[in-house]
Amino acid sequence: MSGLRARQKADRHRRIIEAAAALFREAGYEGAKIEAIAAQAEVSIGTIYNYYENKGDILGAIVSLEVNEVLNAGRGVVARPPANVGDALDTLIGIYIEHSLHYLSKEMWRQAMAISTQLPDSPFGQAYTGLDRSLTEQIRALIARLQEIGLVRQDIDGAALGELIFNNMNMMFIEFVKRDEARIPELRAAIRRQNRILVAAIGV
Amino acid sequence: MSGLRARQKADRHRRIIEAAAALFREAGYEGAKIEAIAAQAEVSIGTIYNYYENKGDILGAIVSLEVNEVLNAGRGVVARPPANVGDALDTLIGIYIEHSLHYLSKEMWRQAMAISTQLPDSPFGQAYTGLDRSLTEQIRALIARLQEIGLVRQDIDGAALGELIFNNMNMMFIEFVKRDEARIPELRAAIRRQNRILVAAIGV
DNA sequence: CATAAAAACAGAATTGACTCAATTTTAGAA
DNA sequence: TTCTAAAATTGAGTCAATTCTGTTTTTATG
Repeated sequence: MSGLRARQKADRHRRIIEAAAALFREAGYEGAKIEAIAAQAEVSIGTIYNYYENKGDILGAIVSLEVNEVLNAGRGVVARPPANVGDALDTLIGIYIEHSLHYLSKEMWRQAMAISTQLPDSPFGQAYTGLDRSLTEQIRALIARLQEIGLVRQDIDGAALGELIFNNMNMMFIEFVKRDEARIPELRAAIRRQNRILVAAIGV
Repeated sequence: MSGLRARQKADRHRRIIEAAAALFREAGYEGAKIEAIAAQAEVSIGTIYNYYENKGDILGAIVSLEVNEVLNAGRGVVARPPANVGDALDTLIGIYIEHSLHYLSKEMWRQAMAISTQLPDSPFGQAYTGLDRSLTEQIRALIARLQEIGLVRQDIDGAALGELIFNNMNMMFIEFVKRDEARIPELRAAIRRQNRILVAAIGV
């Protein structure tokens, strides 16, 4: 039987994540002390470290939830893209960006990104790299779809193009979360402007 | 007279940076304890914090030196670029990448990048953003130069293109420093492949 | 040259993430 | 049901960055 132990384990995981998410939002990442998370989750400090390697991994678990939602939302666009290269890209990127601040504050994003470059081999570091790869892959899939439909030239290097678009968007997003006063509409407009060069180059 | 105090100050700055650079290289960023840096620089812990807000700012000062060298090296390429768009970009980017690991290890880069996103308002965070901006600006300048020479179409949005190229390169560099086993030739080849799409689109 | 204000210094104390040895709980065999 | 090994939990202790407060040095003024 998988019974009791597994159930308790899942329950503790959930309690830790919920406590951490609440405290991260209230007090910020640095402000949320492990001791407080432990108290709110009704486990000991040691138990937290039994479940997560370090504080960053707790945030990592939360970020992964959010990015997976974003990936899911993106699937719809890839399946039925707008009938225009520029709009198709803008729609997909729009979904990424608009969803991104649903559960995570800019401060949480900053921390998550920082941790993923600081400790690329930690569980979260690896997960984050995987998430980036999935997003790149989805953009690539969209381009492939547009090539099928005949909106993008067949001789375009889809892999390289997908990376280019993702990398640019991601870097823009990083700069966006670094400035608290930056706003989503301006971010999207800037990315559209950059992508316009590509759109002009790859359309049939 | 500004004399003694200013001289001592400059001297202490230099000693701290030299001690830190040596220890970062020997022991890595985390491994270099502030206490050890203080001892080697022959100042007290308190003095270090009088000169730098936190450990990250010390690394930041070292990174800034390196990036400024890179910017200097880049000026030559902008002034006299290779007579071919692809080569011109590749040469400039090559300078950036090849210089980048001169004084700084990948681990130091990871830390520096992490700190700059984690604390974008700290002195180093702001400096780093400024350095990124300068690099973007230099790429933009190269494109403007290529437009003058007539190698790049006049109707290309040089600002957007410069950002696109820099953001992609920067993101590729981030991924590069995250993997210790990644090698420079492969990095450069991947970026060339991505830029090929752009080169095809902007050439006269 | 004496001296008061300002600047810089020193290092002990604080803080908070993380470790680890001891204890408790669970699974399942007898 | 009872017992034992494995798994999980606990929280006091460690370690290193950062802060804080009293002391020393420098500067500028009379």
